[in-house]
Amino acid sequence: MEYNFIEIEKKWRQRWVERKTYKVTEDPQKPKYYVLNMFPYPSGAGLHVGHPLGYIASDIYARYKRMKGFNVLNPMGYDAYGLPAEQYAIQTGQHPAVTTEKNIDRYREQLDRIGFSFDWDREVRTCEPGYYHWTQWAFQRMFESYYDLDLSKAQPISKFTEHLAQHGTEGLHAAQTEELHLTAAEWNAMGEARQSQVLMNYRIAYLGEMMVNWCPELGTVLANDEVVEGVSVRGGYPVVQKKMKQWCLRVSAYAQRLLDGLETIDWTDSIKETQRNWIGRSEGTEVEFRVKDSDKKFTIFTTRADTMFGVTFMVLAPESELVSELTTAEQRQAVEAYVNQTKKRTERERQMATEKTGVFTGSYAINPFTDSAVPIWVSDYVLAGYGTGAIMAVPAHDSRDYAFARAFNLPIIPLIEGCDVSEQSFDAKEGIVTNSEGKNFSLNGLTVKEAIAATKKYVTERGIGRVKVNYRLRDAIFSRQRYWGEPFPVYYEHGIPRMIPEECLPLELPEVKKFLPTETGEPPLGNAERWAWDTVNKCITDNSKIDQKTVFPLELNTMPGFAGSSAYYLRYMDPHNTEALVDSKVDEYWRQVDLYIGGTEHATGHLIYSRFWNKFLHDYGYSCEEEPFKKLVNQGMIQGRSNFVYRIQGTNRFVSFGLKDEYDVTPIHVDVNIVQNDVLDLEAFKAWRPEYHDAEFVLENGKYVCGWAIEKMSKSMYNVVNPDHIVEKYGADTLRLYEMFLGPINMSKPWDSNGIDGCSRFLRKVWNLFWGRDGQFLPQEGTATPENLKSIHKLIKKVSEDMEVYAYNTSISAFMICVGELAGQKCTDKGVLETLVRLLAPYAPHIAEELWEQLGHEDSVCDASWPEYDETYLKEDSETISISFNGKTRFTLQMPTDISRQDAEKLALEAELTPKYLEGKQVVKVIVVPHRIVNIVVK
RNA sequence: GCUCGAAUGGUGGAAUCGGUAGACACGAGGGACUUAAAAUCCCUUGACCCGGAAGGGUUGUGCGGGUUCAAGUCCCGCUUCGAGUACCA
Repeated sequence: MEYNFIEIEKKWRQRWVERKTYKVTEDPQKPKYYVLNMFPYPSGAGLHVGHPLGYIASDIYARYKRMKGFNVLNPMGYDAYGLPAEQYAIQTGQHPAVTTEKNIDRYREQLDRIGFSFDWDREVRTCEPGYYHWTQWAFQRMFESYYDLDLSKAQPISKFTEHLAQHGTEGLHAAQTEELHLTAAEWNAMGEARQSQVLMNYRIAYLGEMMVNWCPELGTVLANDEVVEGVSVRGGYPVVQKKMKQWCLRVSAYAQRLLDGLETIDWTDSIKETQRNWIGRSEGTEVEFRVKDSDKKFTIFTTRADTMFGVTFMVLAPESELVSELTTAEQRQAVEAYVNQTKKRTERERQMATEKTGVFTGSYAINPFTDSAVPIWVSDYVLAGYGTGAIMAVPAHDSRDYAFARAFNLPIIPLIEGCDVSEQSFDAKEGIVTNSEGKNFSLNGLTVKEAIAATKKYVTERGIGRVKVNYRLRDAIFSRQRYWGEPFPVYYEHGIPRMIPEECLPLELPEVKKFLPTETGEPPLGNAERWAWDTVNKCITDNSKIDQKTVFPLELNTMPGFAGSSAYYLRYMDPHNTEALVDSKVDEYWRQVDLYIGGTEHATGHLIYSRFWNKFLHDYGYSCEEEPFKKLVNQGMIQGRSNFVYRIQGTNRFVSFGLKDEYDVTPIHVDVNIVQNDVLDLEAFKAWRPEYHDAEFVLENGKYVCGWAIEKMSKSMYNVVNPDHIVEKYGADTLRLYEMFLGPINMSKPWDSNGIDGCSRFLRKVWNLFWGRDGQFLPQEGTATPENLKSIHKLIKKVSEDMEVYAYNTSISAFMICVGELAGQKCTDKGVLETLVRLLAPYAPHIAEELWEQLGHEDSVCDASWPEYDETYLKEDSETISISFNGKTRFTLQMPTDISRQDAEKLALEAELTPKYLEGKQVVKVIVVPHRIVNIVVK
């Protein structure tokens, strides 16, 4: 009987569906295990061979855990909302709902062919009302909350307003956008609109006017993690800073908890480090400076409090509100010109600029340590969003200040003994402080560290400053001027935002004809007036406060992509619940994700947001765990191997790789599917595209050889390998094995189909252990030899150990060795072969199920138990130990295997060593190691 | 610039605690079976050297030092590549 993978895989795909093999329910009798993959957004390109890498790895682990007796949750779904899905729809001129649906179907079809153990009854799609109901619900909870700094957790905003009404801001410790001081009387005297504005300063989901990353091409604002090097991650379009009113999430309130939580979770050091850098905790000092000839004051933040005596000027960020306040009449024109010019520059231009620019405000600040006046400048090298948007400049010890001082010829005062600042600043936080003596305060002779501490103490005591911890982590901008996202469950009463009543959730996304974004930032939902009014009339009983004429009554923006992906792991636990995001009993059973697999690209996006989101839900007890993902494994990227042809400029002639230097050529990507071992299929190339129909070729050795490069796997590079083709040609089990065999799961590697034959051969060899050449079924009871048992127990040991560290590649090697040994031994023992099938089941489930059935089992191999190994089969009575001396001579010695190292050394010492090797020297030490080497130390 | 990671045959990669470097697979070469091809099976395969052969020797894990009886692995100093981040005061 031949190994017919097509029939076998088809049969088991059907059986699994019929038998609901992968359905999972809460079972208090069994320990739980939650395995999760980062869910995909269904792009139009379909799956390529890189996508299933993580799914296969987690599927193997999930199947293994199930065989170990765990109740395993292994769900899958789609991250269907957001920019990528919408961009694809726009490019293909279709409605995003249509393309998304189509793409999901395609993904599902492809996934089904690979044999995953997903429980599809738990599928979620972020764009379905039943799902985004709970995204909207969580947003509303955040709106109704503030972050209490005394309790270090979110609290209902009602508690906050009560306090305000009785005591004002006195004694309130809450995370806030800016510091406010109000008495109870002031608060109570405020109108509703003003009160609403004040509360925005504290709400966890709040409406704030701030500088945002505006991307005109995409027609939307973007969060910080969606912008890299001044351009959008998606599409690479320029991004400019613009002041806009946006919904934001007060992620910054959770900065310290996000940092502390990293200590409690099992993630790789590199991704934890990335998050630490992104959160960017920085301990420093805030110091207040007076403005000369004025009663104005402003505060700066510094980590180098020791350099107070080296301040020679101050700098304000152009966007800072202090700029207009501090600019003198004479300088106003110049400053305004500079500020306007800055506004026009893109973020990228600002970063690329090598020369420092700036302008003097005309005002001076008084250094509280020296009482001397220093000029206040404006420059775009100071960021408005960090610290206070103003700095004290110490050119001697900060390279940026140094460059600025040099550009504008400002003084430089060195403060560290022996440092040379004639060419560049001395930035290192080391050395002995000098030149730092004021009226009754001196830092001279102290180390930098001591000087910082002394200055902190001094400014605190004098009331001119305080110790301050700053975080780089900003609040997340939560509005997008886009169509394809969750609508905000918000309406407006005379400009005051109100939450749509909970019983009206979900607020469904309307169908609109014009869903394209606009460059001016007018949200597409503005076209859905009917929807807006219908919603208001249906849900708001008292709509008298809503302006019927001029104001659009609903929030027009939609939520960003990360909204839907922030709590999906909770929804998988209880996906059909209409009463709650997740039932608390169910949540307490599954608790958190035990093993999360996904790429590193989400380190500063999704993996921060969902930790934040979960912590918020945890504060109210909606999620029982503080951290959502206990262990995180990052799968590496599978890169593509692109091929090139070389067209001679201005012709339709193509020259082979080895001869291309003799011509003036342009390299052109060519579809890797019409290239074999870098040799181009000429006819297929001519048929590939009409413009190549009449192509001519300059060949070498009768062949056209293509060039190649390792690049990202993408449609535009024509290097995409579709898993469907691999499955058709070799079967899903071979694909699964080969993807794992390629290398360690966490490493990036190029896809190379060449090695796949090895895995395919291996499965055939497994099959041949069961079926002889003449069609005979070989397994029989009780024919195990000691060699058989040794081979199989060695395998159990290796595969079990590898499983816990996800070293699937070496396990597959071990399988190959074992199967080779069993074939050589002509093993027919049913028990041994059955064990082999059980071990293979997580890796190659289809063939394992088939063989399991043929061995006479009626249940699924998924429910078989994981085999345990027995040391006694692995032991040998004695082994030959070779002894070398002076690195040359050797002789051997028999030694028991279970002997201790010390005894082995003693035995070796006592052994009669042939004197001629020793040349009269005395043996002082013999070193024995497990691998049978003994070294002899002589005197 | 800063942070983290990596470097082993023609290729992907093994080597657990410092203990026979190159497992396993691909590719390549040779052979068997076959009219032939495919498929399958067997042998060789880091480099260099000695030998007719069996066999033996030297060298070898990016570079330079060090620790150790013993280093791919540990320590110090570099080089190159990759990833993240970047005017964060």
